[in-house]
Amino acid sequence: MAKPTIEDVAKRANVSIATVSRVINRQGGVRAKTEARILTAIEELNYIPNAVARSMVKKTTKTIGIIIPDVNNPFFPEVVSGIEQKARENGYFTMLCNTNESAETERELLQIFLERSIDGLIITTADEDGEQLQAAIDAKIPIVAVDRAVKKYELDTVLVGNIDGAYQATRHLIFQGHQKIAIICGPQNTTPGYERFLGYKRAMDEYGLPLVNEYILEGDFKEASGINLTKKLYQQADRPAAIFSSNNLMTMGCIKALYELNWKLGEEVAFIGFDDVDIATFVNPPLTLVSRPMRKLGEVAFDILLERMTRSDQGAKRHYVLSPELNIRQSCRLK
Amino acid sequence: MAKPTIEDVAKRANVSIATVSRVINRQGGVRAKTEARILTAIEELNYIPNAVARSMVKKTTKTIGIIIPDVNNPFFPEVVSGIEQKARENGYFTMLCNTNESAETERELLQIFLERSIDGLIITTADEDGEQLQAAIDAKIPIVAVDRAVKKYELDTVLVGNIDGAYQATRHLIFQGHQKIAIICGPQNTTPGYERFLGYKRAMDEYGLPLVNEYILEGDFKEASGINLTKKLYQQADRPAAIFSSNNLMTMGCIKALYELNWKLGEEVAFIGFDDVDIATFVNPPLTLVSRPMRKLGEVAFDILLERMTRSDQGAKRHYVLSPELNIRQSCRLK
DNA sequence: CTGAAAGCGCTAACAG
DNA sequence: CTGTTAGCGCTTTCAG
Repeated sequence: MAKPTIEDVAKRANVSIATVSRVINRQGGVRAKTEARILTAIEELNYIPNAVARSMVKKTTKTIGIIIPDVNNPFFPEVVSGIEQKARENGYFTMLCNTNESAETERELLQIFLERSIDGLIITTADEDGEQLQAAIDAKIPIVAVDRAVKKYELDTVLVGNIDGAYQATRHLIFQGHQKIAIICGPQNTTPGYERFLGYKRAMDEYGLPLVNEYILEGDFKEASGINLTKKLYQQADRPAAIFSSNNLMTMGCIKALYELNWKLGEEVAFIGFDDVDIATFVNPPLTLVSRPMRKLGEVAFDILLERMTRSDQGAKRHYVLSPELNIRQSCRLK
Repeated sequence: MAKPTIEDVAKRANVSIATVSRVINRQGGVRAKTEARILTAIEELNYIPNAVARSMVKKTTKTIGIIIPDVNNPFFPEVVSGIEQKARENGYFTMLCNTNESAETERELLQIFLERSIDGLIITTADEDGEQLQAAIDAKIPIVAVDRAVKKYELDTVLVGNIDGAYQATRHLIFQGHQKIAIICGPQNTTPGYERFLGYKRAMDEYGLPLVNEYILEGDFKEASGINLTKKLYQQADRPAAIFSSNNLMTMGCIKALYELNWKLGEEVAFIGFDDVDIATFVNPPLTLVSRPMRKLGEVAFDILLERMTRSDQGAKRHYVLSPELNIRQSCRLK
């Protein structure tokens, strides 16, 4: 038999579809006996309410879209876990999509989300200019930006203290006695990339250390650039004594390069990285890292989104900044 | 203004909604001039077709559900990438959900998927008995099982050669001269867990090596059990000379334990693991591993699903088995 | 080539 | 407490 509908149930239970609807939605006001009959019919028919039809009339899908720029970066799945848990708890379903850092893909995905009438969106955009968000803005759906801000539109935003984290990291290196500190930056047109550089700069300035051009390299937050830039650092006549890597993937690349170059970590060069990596405690010496509250980031993002979706007061957009934490191990002190 | 509908477009372009529908769906048979007028109206109104309404009448959502048991296991995101790419290419959208190895969560997720009328399902079930799949089976939606088979129902299935892979791994250890080979098994009530043990057993049998109870430990495919069981192995009076770990996460745990115990990898104990891990080339010596074609797994799964969704011939269910590959590095030969 | 109209399955008044 | 009915926005005959 074809998929049973609310009408099939109604017929079988000898009631109207309105009554069936009432029990499905637990609205009460149905005689116990009638309800029992309906429940039985539902059971027997294997009836499953059709959410598509429901959305059609309720104009809400209880679905939120999540857009991240890189699934292969373990940072994001962790953030997503935070979002998902909160969402599930609140009766929302999530649709997760990956743009691979392409603003164009982002635009397409947004289109699909909009067609499917998501109730809200949590996004780490591939392009902070925000041009590609146009359609979503026009559609007036609630949006929360996570980890990266958006310039063109005023959005609710939840970030981590990039400047602060990078500042602490750099200062830690300085406290260990290093002066020739190199930084492998992220893209300077992204908030995390730029702010982490700013934190580095602030610490260097504060302790009267010069900013050396050769020690300031810009990568793209991917593993390959970590490898390449580390090699570049190694080739310099006057090698840095310490390296600060701006994110997890570049840290991976950096460490791989160190191995390959036989540039001895903890002996010839000190290291500190932004973001946790799996290998932190495997390499020798273990890596000192700036770690971010990833799940928390997702949870906060959903909370804000939920408020926007349910409350209509629509006050001013909010900007949250969570604090990172310095996780000290042994890679910063040279023996 | 509220979200514009097809009717708004029709009015603005001075045509009927039927005609608008025709151009939205590129069905042709519309005068060029009329079409142009409609396109303009769509543009001006920022009209986005409502997929919910469409699904309502077409009875298809162009959405497939994906259920995996553990997002934190890098194996699955990789498989999912394979699925997603193929899906997107074919105009399908994917909804990804994680059960955390809970059959109960799986049942709930299935219910949600069914309510939302997914067109098909790709699943790595949390419980191979398959009881919890009932509703999906009843709903008669196409299902493809990946990585784990389902006992209760006859399903299209795509697996990797677990037995073969484990056999090769164990044999490799034997070829390196090891005899006291321990195995950290996965749950024996799962296909991958059981079959990998079978491969181990086959190799041991074939080369006349005894199966020692103390060397055969059962874990749960998670990191913690890798740690615990490795410690258990270490505590034995007669320690094994080599360890075969049945999956990536347990490999991580195993290596961590080795470090902690100061049980020297590559000197006092050899190691081989099933599945790739990030740290493979970071530890010293680098790890020899059995690696699986993860993306391919996802691609094949989608191909099969697509056929089931589009063709109605519905022949017998198919079982695919992809081949794993032995990735030899240096962790199996003791110095 | 274009329009009118009948639903798709469900919710939400409104009546009884 | 329960039933009737009017849509939700769109696709799809069927007529013109």
